[in-house]
Parts: sequence; structure tokens; C-alpha cells
Amino acid sequence: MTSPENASDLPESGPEAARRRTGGRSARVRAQVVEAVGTLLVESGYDALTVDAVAERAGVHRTTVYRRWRDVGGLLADVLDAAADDGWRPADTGSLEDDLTALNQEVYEALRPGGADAADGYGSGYGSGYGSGSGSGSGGNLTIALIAASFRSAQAAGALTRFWEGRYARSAQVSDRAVERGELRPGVDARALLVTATAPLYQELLLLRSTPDPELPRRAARAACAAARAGVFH
Amino acid sequence: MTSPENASDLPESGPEAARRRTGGRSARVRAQVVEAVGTLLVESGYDALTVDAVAERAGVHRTTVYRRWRDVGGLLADVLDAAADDGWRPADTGSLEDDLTALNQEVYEALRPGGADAADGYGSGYGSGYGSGSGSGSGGNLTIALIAASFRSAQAAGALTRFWEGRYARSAQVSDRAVERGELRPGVDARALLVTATAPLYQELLLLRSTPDPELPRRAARAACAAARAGVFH
DNA sequence: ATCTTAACGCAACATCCGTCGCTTTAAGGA
DNA sequence: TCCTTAAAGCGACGGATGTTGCGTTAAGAT
Repeated sequence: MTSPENASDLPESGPEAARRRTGGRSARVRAQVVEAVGTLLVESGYDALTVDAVAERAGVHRTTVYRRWRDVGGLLADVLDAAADDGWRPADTGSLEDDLTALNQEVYEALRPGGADAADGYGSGYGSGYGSGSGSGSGGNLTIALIAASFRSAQAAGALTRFWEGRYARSAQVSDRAVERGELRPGVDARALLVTATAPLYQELLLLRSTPDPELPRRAARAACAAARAGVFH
Repeated sequence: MTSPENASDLPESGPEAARRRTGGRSARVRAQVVEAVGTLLVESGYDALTVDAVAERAGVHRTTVYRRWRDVGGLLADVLDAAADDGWRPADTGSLEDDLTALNQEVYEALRPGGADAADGYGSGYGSGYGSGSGSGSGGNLTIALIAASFRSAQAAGALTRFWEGRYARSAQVSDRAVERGELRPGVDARALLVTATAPLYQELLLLRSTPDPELPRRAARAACAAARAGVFH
């Protein structure tokens, strides 16, 4: 759980620097607030995620939230950074196409209207505590809410980028394994391959908001495979 | 120029329906407001696009804007619908890869940080009157501002989807021409091909906000070509 | 030219949002 | 246990945002 103020975590430069107090009350407040953010997002979507609502839900005073997180973007950055360092790994199915399809399936679930309950924007694991968002009325999709927020706050945008880059970095082993198996020649640009594979899902579900096509994850994976085998990413 | 209220343009159902007044003053007000929206977006980005700022810039009263467009989303929807029916056509270069690259180049310019001055999110032509946004400080990218807005307003989201679908529909002839030339077998899914070709640009520049790579438009086009030739979109 | 009334202008109002100065609580070192 | 002070609580404020009721202007029909 990375907090805004210790993101760059020098232990206070001065010799007699003021001691931070991260124990007891502060920790409790943070936990309550972070949980309130998740709950509110799932229940009523991003528009309901005001500082006031979070504070009330967390049983904490408004000014406390303003001082520690500054704004909604800061709250989301905190939540996202916490989600970023889960133990997620890409599935290992034995073939490049199936690996990419599995990856795309996760993205698909996260982006689908009734979608997953997690900061699953790409990958799983986060906050399985938040009951599935399935059909929770105006709640809408949590992942989409987070992305929407990233357009309103530089801080949230940075956190989201870090989250995704972490996912892509770990997914590079999908490409590595394909090389080991001899499916691809060495020297392939893993990131380009992965972006090509996943991008159509974001395009269709997030930007174009077309009706979800269950075949899309596999088709996008196949397209990326074909391009990779043709040497486009070398 | 499609206005919110005549979007579904039945000429008033009742036999003695109240006559709308679209002439003189109303038309002038609309023109002033729409122009103010464009100017403000280019000059200072989406965050500066408040109803008040638009009203002041247009020399019109706040309540007028609130009543006719309801909110910023309504304003943007109006602007986007106006931009959607320009005369845009995809370039015809003589080969599929070059056609797609040209398409991607337009998207690239529109999405790049110092990017194009138009609602060029995909395609050109709109409002060439708005001086190029090149480097206009905090202005940021107009296209990205419009997309960001679409996450805050269902009305703007709908307009943006319509805009893009129109672009994709017209771009289908890129695929048709490739079939005619014998580059692709008949029966290819043009939309899937086009989405695959353009999606990596949106992914990198809009979502991941990575530093622009001038090679990206061509690489994405090549990847889509390779997939198409492999029969992925049939 | 005259009349009706849609659309705009205006001012007052209610909210919401973020900030500030001050007080109170309790974390953490001695 | 006591002391210092970081961090939370509290109330009040100023500014921005959106709404409402009413008066004024002018579009469009006769």
C-alpha cells in the first residue's frame, strides 16, 4: 500500500527531522478511506466518488481526506498502486495464441459492461473483497471508472500507467516462452506484441462501446500471433 | 450542424405544436457558443471548458447555455455531431499497407501531445479554423480532451461513438479496394481489420501515454496487414 | 403593422467544493 | 509516566456550479 507522501520514500533528509506517525490511528483512517473508495466505486460508479462521500462513508472528516490525498485522483492513485503489486502472473497454456487469448479474456471480463469486480483492467487479483459488480445498477464497471478518472487527474493517470506497465512487463514472459518453444524467432519486441494483442479490446469495449463479442479475445490474439510470425515485431 | 433538440427531428407531433424559432438570434447564439467551445478547448484544454467560461467567451448569458445544452457534455455532443459529417475520405495510395499507414498517421497526429488542431480523433477536416494547437501551453490535445469528456457525459459519449463509427464505415473502402486489387480474399471483415490497425495507437498514445514512436503508425498497419493476409478477419 | 410567445437576459438562491485557522486527540520518544 | 507535536476533528469562509422565477427581446405567423 503506497501512500502519496511516501511515494518517494527518503527517510527525511534532516538529522532531526520530524517523526512521521504511521501507526494506530493513521493506519486505521487510511484503511477505512481506501475501503470506502472501493465500495463507493462499485456501488455507484465514478460520479458518486466525491471526497465528501468517501469521507462520510469512511467515518472520517472531510478535511482529513483533503489533507492526506488532496483530491479524488490522489485517492485512486493510492488504490491503484496498492493493486499494482499483487502477485499477478500471466497464464501458461503452452502456446502463444492461447496465452494471448487468456490474457485478452481477462481484459475482456474487466471491461465488459457487467464486468469483473476488480482493478482487473488487465490482470486479476485486486480487491476480491468487493462483491462482484454484476448488475449493481448505476455502479457501472470499476475498471472503466478508474480509467475515466485517469483523464481527470494527473496523479491517477500516473498510477494507472504504472499499473499497466507492470502488467505488460510481467506478460513479457508470454513472448519469452514462445521464443523458447520455437514459435517465434528471438529478438521479438514483447511489448509491441502485447499491445497489439490487447489494444482491440480496449478500443471496442472502452472507446467504441460496441456490444461485447465473445470471439474478440481470440480473434485479437490470433491477429497478433499472425503479425508476430510474419516478423512485424522484430 | 446538429443541435441537441432536433437530433431526433420530427417536426413536432401535435397539429398545433408550438413553433420553434431557429432563425436570427438563436442561430447566432448557437454559432457563437460552438465557436467558443472550440476556441477554449484549444487554448486551455478540457478543464477550462466550464459552462461559465463558454458563456462569457460567447458573449451569452449562463442560463442560456444551461437551458439549451444542459451541460458541457451537451456542448461537446453538438460540436462532435457537427464534425462528424464533414467530407472526410480515407486516402488512396494504391496498397493496403500504405492506406492503413496513412490512416494511422492521421490518428497519430491527432493523439500526439502537440497534436493536430482538429476533432481529428480519427480523420481530418474539422474546424480547420481553430489555429493549430501546436504547443499552446496548457491547452493540451483537443482530441484527447474530447475523449476525456466522453467519460463524463453520456451525451458526449454517444456523439463520439457516432463520430468514430462514421469514420470506420467510410474507411471500409480501404478494405474493399484491397480486395479489388487482389491483396485480400473477398469476405474480409473490414471493421475488424480497421480496429486492429488503429487500436495500438489509441492504446499507446491515449491510454498508456508512452512517448510517441514515429514508427508506430506503420508498424501497426503492417501488423494488421499480416493478420488480414493470414485470414484472421474472415 | 400587430400579436403571440419562444428564447434570451437577469438576479437571487441553494449547493457543492476545497481551503484555512484553530482546537483536540493520541503516536512515539524520553 | 510525561512531553512534544503529527495528525485528526471542527466550523466557517469564499468561490464555483447549477437552478428558478420573472422581466425583456425579437422570431414568425397573421
